[in-house]
Amino acid sequence: MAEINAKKARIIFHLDMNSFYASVEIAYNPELKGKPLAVAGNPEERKGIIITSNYEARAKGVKTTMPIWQARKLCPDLLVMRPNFERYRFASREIFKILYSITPFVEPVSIDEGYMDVSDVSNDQHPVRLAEKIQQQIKKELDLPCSIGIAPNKFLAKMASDMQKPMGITILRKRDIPEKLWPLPVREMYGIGSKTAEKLQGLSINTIGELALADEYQLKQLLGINGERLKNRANGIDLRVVDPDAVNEFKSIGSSETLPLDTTDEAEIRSLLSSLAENVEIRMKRKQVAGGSVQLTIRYHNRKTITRSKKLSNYIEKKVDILKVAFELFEVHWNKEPVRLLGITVQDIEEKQNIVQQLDLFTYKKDAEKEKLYLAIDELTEKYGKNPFVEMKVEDQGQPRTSFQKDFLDDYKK
DNA sequence: TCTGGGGTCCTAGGACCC
DNA sequence: TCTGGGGTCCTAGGACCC
Repeated sequence: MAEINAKKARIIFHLDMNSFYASVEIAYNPELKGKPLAVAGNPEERKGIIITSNYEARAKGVKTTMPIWQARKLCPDLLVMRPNFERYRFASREIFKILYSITPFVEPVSIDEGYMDVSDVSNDQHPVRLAEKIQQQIKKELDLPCSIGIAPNKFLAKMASDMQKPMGITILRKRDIPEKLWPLPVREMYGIGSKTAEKLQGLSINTIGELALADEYQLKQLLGINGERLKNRANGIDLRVVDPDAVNEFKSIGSSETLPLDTTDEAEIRSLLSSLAENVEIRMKRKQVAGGSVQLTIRYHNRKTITRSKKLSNYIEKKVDILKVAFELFEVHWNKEPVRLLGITVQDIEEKQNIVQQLDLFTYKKDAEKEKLYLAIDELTEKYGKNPFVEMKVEDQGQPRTSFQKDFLDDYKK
């Protein structure tokens, strides 16, 4: 029996913390309130760039990624602090606790923003009242400002949360699109950066409205599949759902660092790679995951950046294994020029509990015996209804675990 | 005196298989 | 002697976002 599925319009919130790191610092130390403040890297090194700044600083022209010296030139009384990531992570957890107390349909996107699907929450409550309640609670309990966008889908909610800052609540309905969205320059659209904006300019597309009405074929020629998507978004079409599990579905874990000075010293390089590998190991362990490939990033003195990766036959999780692959990649691909930055990223992440690993049988046999071995395994699989070797866990490090496996392999060792 | 560090997704070419 | 078309996997690079 076919059911008529009358689709109710969704109500999506996008919550965006206002100048998050700076706001957290001010919440910790209210004496900073009203003064221009920036959070930045080490000013002694070239990593000394602005990570974020409050509205007082922005009013003077201070912007993210600007070097500190440049920011000070624009704003001589700028207070500059080093980041306290532990504080930001803590504040973030508290914020999301508040969101989860409203609905389980929360999708954290980054440390300071997330989506909520409140379609069912809002039955008995006007969405604006609900947004106000959330905003007030975060302000009252954590002394942190945020903006909330309310819309029928994620894209519009994201655009809406950007429209009024700080402490804004903005509704963007379908019918508001021509008036509120279309006049904006195309560069301000989520998903369009400087490169795409430049390309679009070639087609005389300068506003979101022009993108919404642009020729689909031309857009596809210019931007591939993304052209179609952007045009849809410009027309307010976005079917992506709020996915509460997305936050746990990590695909890669990486660590990178810019050196204090460019170097060609292999000992220094090796030592940095070692600490990067360790950092990755720690974070993988925290998340209880292993990875199937390793990527090395080298940024040279002239900022030219290359990546080289290797897919592995086994999942790895230990520092030594990560470092080994990364260093091999480095030795093969380094062109001997001075290095500015190194990075290690472990990709093809899987939760350890989901990993059942096939034994690396090739280590146990000579080529000539390959056929015989496979036949024997097939027989066993037939007999027991399952392959005795697919139960290996990643913790076993490719070593036989049961005496049954040991005996079997002993027979086939050379 | 320029430009960090954490990610995601997409594209494109080559190898390999059928 | 010549040679299609489709699919998957691997690798490298680029665009974008916070």
